[in-house]
Amino acid sequence: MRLGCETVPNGALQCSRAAEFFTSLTAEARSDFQSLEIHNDYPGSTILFLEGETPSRVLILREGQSKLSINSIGGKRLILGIARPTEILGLTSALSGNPYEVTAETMYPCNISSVSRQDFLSFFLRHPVAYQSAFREVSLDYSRACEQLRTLGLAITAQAKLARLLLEWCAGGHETERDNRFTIFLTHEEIGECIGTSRETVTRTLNDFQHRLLVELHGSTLVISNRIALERYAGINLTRDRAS
Amino acid sequence: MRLGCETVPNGALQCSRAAEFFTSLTAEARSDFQSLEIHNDYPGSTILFLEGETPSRVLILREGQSKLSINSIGGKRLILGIARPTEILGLTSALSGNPYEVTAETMYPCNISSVSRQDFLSFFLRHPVAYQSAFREVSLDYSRACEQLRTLGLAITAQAKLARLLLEWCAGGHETERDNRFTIFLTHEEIGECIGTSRETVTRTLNDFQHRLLVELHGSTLVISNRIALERYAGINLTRDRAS
DNA sequence: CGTTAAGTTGAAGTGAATCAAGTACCGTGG
DNA sequence: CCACGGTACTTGATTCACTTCAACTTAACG
Repeated sequence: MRLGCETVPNGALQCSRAAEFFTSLTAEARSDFQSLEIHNDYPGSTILFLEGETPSRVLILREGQSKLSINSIGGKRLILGIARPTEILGLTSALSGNPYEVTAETMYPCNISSVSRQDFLSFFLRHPVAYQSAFREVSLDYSRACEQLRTLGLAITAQAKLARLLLEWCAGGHETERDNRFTIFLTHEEIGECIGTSRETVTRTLNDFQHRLLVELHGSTLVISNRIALERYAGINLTRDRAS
Repeated sequence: MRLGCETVPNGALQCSRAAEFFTSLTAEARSDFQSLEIHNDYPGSTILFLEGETPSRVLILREGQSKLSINSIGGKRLILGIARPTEILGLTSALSGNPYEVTAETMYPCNISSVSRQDFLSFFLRHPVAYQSAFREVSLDYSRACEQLRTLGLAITAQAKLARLLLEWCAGGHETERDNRFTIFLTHEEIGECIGTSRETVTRTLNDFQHRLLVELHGSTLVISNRIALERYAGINLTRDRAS
């Protein structure tokens, strides 16, 4: 189900960001920023930075994808999202100077440009308007975090959590076609790490959904065949109206 | 354990915010802002706004406390935090125009000033520097959300979750004294809603901690008597080194 | 002093983690 | 082309922590 490590899937992608940092900057500010960037290629599965580290630079994902996660010492991991090209990694921390909240790791070979925190801060001094863009970025991160808190905190059953994730993923790829289909490019293990369940439970719940004719799986393409019912499962209507 | 509904506890408070929106504004901007405010008194247990609503104004908590939560249709609730005086409620939503992420409800009689979204936006046009403050506010919210995601997503057992919460609360009140004691002013039910467990489990786990001599409870004052051990429980070192 | 909300405690039920064993898939090299 | 090794996925059995339910005690407050 995972695609080859060398290819970057081009189907529906998990985390489309409505607003992007750079689009709202003036052309002048943008070229100013570009002069600060240093480009680099990273192989897959490279740790870009670890949660808790003091930020020394900010990264801009140019090509590839990066897994953003929170980790425990025991090896448990919670995936917050998958960063896509044009996304800025570590923006909040770089600006505030506080330790990184999350860990970033490349999933495929990535092209990434970096700007030292020093340069980044002085850029903001030259272009204070950029704070508006930064604000918008963090707002988005915050929204996503709240959404995930809903999944982890309110959706008690694994079914509800997975249903929510699938619907969220499906909604994410609506740019190309607002269809009920999208490509899963995470392993069951990683899916489990998104919603805080075990690998096996993901398998079982996904099968369960198929048997109930809520979804169909063709290779790594998932089709939501009964969105209403799936939403009923996802629906934060947990208490006791369990769909039979 | 809950204090009287008319009195606002003055002990260690849960959610101290390092930075505040207004302190970083110029005196001129601040008085400009004040001219936009409309003050109001609200009784306890008043819904200030609901998650999903379209923001029409921004609120500044002047006196009292407000519970910030995420709710499900089924009545399940996840408490994100308790807002204290000087905190701005709904800032992100008011600026972006997106629906409120959370629900805000007064816990005690509150004095709250409000600024219409219209006025708020024009204030930002007049004082674009305020975006820097807004950025800092959202960053803090984001950090808190990540912290809670750690608790909900990585700390599997109820013990770990509660231990984390207690340590967090204890750390919050370090301004007055960095002591190992603080006042609990939430009910067991509300504590459960902070960490996603049931009321009964909070009781049991708290008793368990006392029997293990990790904490002591005197009225509504909690003393952490064995911080190391408590941190071991909290410690995101879950896998299998369960402290015996 | 009586009413209501909060806390306590036990017993039963359950969803999901864990453990274990096996299968499918895929790229590699013989 | 097939054997090989590694990874991902599947499936069943067992276990356990927590929820739920229920009955009860305690505390708070007019």
